[in-house]
Amino acid sequence: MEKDPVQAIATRLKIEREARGWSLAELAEQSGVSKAMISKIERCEASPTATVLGRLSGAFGLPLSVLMALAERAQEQVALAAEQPVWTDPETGYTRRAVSPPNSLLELLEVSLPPGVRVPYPAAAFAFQHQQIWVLSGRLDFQEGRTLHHLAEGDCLLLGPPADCVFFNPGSEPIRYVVALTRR
Amino acid sequence: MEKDPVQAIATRLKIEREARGWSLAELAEQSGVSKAMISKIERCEASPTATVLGRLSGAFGLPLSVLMALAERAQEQVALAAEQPVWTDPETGYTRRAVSPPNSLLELLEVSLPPGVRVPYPAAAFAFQHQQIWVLSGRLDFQEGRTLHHLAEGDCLLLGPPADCVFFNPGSEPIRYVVALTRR
DNA sequence: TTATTTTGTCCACTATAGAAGACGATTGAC
DNA sequence: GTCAATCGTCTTCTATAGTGGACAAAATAA
Repeated sequence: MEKDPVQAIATRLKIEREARGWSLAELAEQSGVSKAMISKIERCEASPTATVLGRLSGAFGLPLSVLMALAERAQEQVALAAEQPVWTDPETGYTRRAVSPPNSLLELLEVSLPPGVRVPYPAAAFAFQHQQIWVLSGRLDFQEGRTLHHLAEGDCLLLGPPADCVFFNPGSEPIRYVVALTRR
Repeated sequence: MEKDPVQAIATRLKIEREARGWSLAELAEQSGVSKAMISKIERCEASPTATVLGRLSGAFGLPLSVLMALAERAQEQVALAAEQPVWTDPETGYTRRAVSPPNSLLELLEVSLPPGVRVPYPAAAFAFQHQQIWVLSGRLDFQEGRTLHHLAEGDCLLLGPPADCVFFNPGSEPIRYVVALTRR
């Protein structure tokens, strides 16, 4: 709250720019701010004035207050367990919890899979750089393409190239496992 | 959205400071920003950097994004009827609606006064530069110090120096009138 | 390969943000 | 009335925000 917001603005600025696939030159043209200055801001070598912040947020089509709010969120270091978004499939009881703070480079998902439940994932859903599966408790049958992996408690699997996958809990108790991934 | 936020920030900054009863020197001490610079920012003669915005919002105990959001609100030109804050006295049924957009220099209040109701105002409540009362419908008896004004529909009264005042509706129907004022 | 475009950073320069203190105006105490 | 404290603005000076252009590295094209 009383910390210098330069760092948070820097990372947020870069995220917004790259999310749009813009180069420094493109954002410079859109915003009217020189690309040298944008480069400095993104590297925390300059503290932008309200005027340039207004121009940059305008180029993104965001109100300045929203851009600042996003910057503040990105700064959060701790994702409290109580605040982590949880999704539950009402049919199967499958639940997935997003553990990592928002906008992290590395994402951790904690999954609970009820007994007997079978969750298929098409190959198209895996647009990640890297992905691993680590079993916390119980036994997990994981089918990756044509290969079937039997994973026991503590086992960790590194996924290969994109393939149709299926998660299955063959036991009689819910199992818990972690999915760790880095996005493209 | 793509406008320079300097003006909006300036007025918001002054509002926050004066709401806390702080002088420039006090805010300077709280925030670590020189009072000369705060003065410039409030008069739109400088565009504050992210660093000083962070310090100032910190002094107010506000996240930067909230300060920006408040600044943007102050910039709104239209106060929609549905969004205007209305206050009703549960005892008498007296209602007062703040018509003007927030933080305007000139404020308009629309008042509805039920029949027979008498609303006194002590002289101390009038810390305004100028104030006028304009009757929209009905008849209003308005006592200003020792003078009693009988105001009919369409009449408009310019108030003199601060004095104890009383609003009274002598009729059998609710009356509506407008209070227009400029704050000190 | 070599040439060309595009990337982000660095350099030199100008504009201005920001600090510290002086100043006149106002207020209140006596 | 005088004096002192406090207000916001103005002045001077330094630090740095901001620009335009040069630059090397990487990607793309031929």
